[in-house]
Parts: sequence; C-alpha cells; structure tokens
Amino acid sequence: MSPNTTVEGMGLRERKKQRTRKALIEAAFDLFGTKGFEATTVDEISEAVEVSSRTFFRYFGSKEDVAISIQLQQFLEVYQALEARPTHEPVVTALRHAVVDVLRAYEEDEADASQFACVMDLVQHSPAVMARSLEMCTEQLDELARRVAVRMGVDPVTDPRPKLVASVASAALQVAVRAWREDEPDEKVSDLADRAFALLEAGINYPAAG
Amino acid sequence: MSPNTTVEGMGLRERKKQRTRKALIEAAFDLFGTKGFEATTVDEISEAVEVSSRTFFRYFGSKEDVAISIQLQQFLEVYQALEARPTHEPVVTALRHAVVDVLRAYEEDEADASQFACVMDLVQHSPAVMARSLEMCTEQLDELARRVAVRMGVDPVTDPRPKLVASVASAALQVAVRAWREDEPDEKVSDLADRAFALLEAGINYPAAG
DNA sequence: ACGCCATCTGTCGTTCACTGACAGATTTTC
DNA sequence: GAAAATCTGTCAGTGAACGACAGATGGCGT
Repeated sequence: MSPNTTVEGMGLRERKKQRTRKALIEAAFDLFGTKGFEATTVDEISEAVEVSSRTFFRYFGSKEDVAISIQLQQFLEVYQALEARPTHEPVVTALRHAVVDVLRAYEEDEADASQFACVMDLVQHSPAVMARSLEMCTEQLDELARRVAVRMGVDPVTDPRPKLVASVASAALQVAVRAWREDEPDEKVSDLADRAFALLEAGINYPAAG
Repeated sequence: MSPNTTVEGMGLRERKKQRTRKALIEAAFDLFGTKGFEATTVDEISEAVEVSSRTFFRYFGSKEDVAISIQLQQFLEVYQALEARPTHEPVVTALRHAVVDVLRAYEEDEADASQFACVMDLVQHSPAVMARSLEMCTEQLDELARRVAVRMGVDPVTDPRPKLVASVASAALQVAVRAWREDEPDEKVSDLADRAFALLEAGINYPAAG
C-alpha cells in the first residue's frame, strides 16, 4: 500500500540486481581498458564491485560475456529498428537502414561511442572475446532470420533464403566494422556499413579481371 | 651417411612429429566421439598417445584446435580448387564450384565423410568448438579475400568488395552446413552449398511480402 | 510487526585448461 | 663422434568455471 509502490515497475531486489550487473560491466570495462582483457581476472572485477567471484558467474556465463553485453544489446535494437521500417522495402534495404540507424544513434552519444569503440577493441585484440562475439552473432542469426522471414512472408524453416539473408547481412556488418577498425578509422562505421549493404543490394557476383 | 637419406623429403624428426600429430588427432576424435568434447580431458588424449599433456599443447594451441584441424585443411583445399577454376568465371560462381568440388571429394571417401560429420557434430554441440571454428573461419577470411581480389584484379586493401565477397561466401557455406545438420540430413552438403551459392549469384534483395 | 518462503550471495573445495622454467633425451650437423 | 639445435617430460603455478552448502535478504501474507 501507500508509498511502498516503486516509481518504476520492479521490486527492490530486482533493482539491486540491475545495479550489480551494471556495476560489474562498468568495473570490467575499466579494467579491460587499462590492463587488457586477459590480464584482468574475474577476481579483480568482483573485488572492484565488492562481490564474490562466484556471484560474477551468476550474472555472466563467462568473462567474455560481460565484454560483449553491449553487442547483444545492439542486436535487440536492430530488431526494433527493423520493425519500424516500411513494409514495402526489400529485405536487404530494410536491414541496411535498420543497422545504419542503430549505429548512428551510438555515434551521436559520446559515452556510447567510446564504449562501442572499446568493445570493438576488445573483440579485435582478444581472441577469446572475438570467438565469443562470433558465437553470439550466430546465436542471434536465428532470431534475425525469423524476422526476415516474416518480412518476406515465407516459412523460415522451409525456405533457405531468410537464413541466407540474415547471415549475409551479419557478414557485411562484420566486414564494415573490421574495415573501420583496421583500415578506415576516420570514417564513421555507419557510413561503412551503409556502403557495404549498398554493395549487397547491387549484387556481388563480380566479373573476373579484364 | 649413405642410407640415411629419407625416401620422402623430410628427416626422421619431422616424420616422428607428423606421426605424433596424427595420433593425437585420432585419439582425440575417438574420445570426443564416445565421451563428448567437454567430458574428454587433454590428459586422456595425451595418455592415449603416451605423451605428456604438455606435449599436446606444443602441437595444438588449445583443445578446440585439434577438433577443427580438418576444417582448416578444407580451407586450404578450397584455395587450391579456386585456382583451378577458369579465370573467366565471375567470383561467386568460381567460389561456388571450388567449394562444391571440395565437399564432393569428402563425400566420396567413406572415412573422410564420417570424420567430416563428426567434426560438424562437435561444432554444433560444443559451444567452445563452435566459437573456435568461427574464429578460425574469420582468420581465413583474409587469405580468401586476397585470392578473390587477385581474381577480380583489384587491390584488396583499397577495394572493399573482395572482403565482402569472401565473408558472404563463408556465410553462405555456414548456412548450408547448418541446414544440413539441422533440417536436411538426407541431402548432401555439397548440394545444399550449391543451392546457397546459386541464390547468392541471383541476388538476395528480395521484395517484401505481397 | 512478525515470520515464512523464495531467492540471492559468500565460502569452500575441486576440476581442468593452459603456461613458464628447467633438465634430460634425441636428432641433426659438422 | 662432439657440438648445436630441437623435442619432450616433470614440476609448479595461475586462473576460469562449477557444485554444494549455509547464511543473508527481500517479498508477502497475516
């Protein structure tokens, strides 16, 4: 009754969990940023938040999982953005805009942008994070394919095309991110992704040299 | 001196190493097949070959690496097959035939086929192997992109298209393999891959439902 | 306000992947 | 055959991850 009703919709316990989770992520990124991923131990992260390392593993399945938590979040945002696209757009075009919109949103916020860059650094320089990131992406491919199938109005188990589109789109995004980190740090990722998807739209069975 | 010259081109030490390596792979697959990947310890693999576990790690960087050694070999074979394709073929078409040819070769040999199926089982059911496999594939993407660039007669660092083609082709192959394992076990992987690449050739920016 | 129950957390102990250092064995080379 | 290079085993250690148990804490009915 009365003032006990929380302003938001969740109990005290749930809020505490969210705080712990957020604190673990922040502490982890602090340490990853200064000492590097492999040099940082789970114990150090846990001590910084004053919880036991056992508790860390109740929030995250592995040390890698905390590093890619932002990437996972971005996938969910792409799903949202995809549903917001007009239904008459061809699938790759819709995916292109959805991805670019999400990336632009991150570029506009200073904090988001630097955290995003930090994650990409981890993915690029720590094999374990890279591996986990790739694994997570393929996990998400099912969901993405399902949504693409809905857009196409076809059955996602019978028709191989939605899975193919989802995988290819994910590959294009990875190429764009990698180009950004390695070759074109001055460009915006969103622009690189935009161009990569544009190439997909145009078809990629290029003729041989001549 | 005299009869010390080896029949083949390598010394005794080198042959011994090859034998140990092969024995480790075989012992590992035996154990993975019966006990599963995570239930098998490196000690068990090493004991089966009568070497120390320390030696195992001098041959393989990780327990996962021994599981995907065949996949790595297949990549090298695709490179070979790609060079054998006529130079007038468009890139995706050439990749399609190269991949399908390699897969068909594995399907024809009984032993190769079952070992291939075993590896795919490991990749599908053991997250750690899956992650390492994906990581290895992205490592190989550089080399594949380089070869695609040569075929296109363009510069692989300036032009983003070769990287895109390589990534997309790899994605298509992964989709085909996955479809084989999960939905169409009765089909041949080579046929599924063939169809996936055919879709790529035709373009994938499908219209929305209507 | 009180207590019951579900859930969360810490502690302890264990397994196992992986690595550096050193010493001994073996192959190669001269 | 001796010296140099390479391979291997042993030892010791780190750190990730998990199972089990006990204590703490928030949720909830009365």
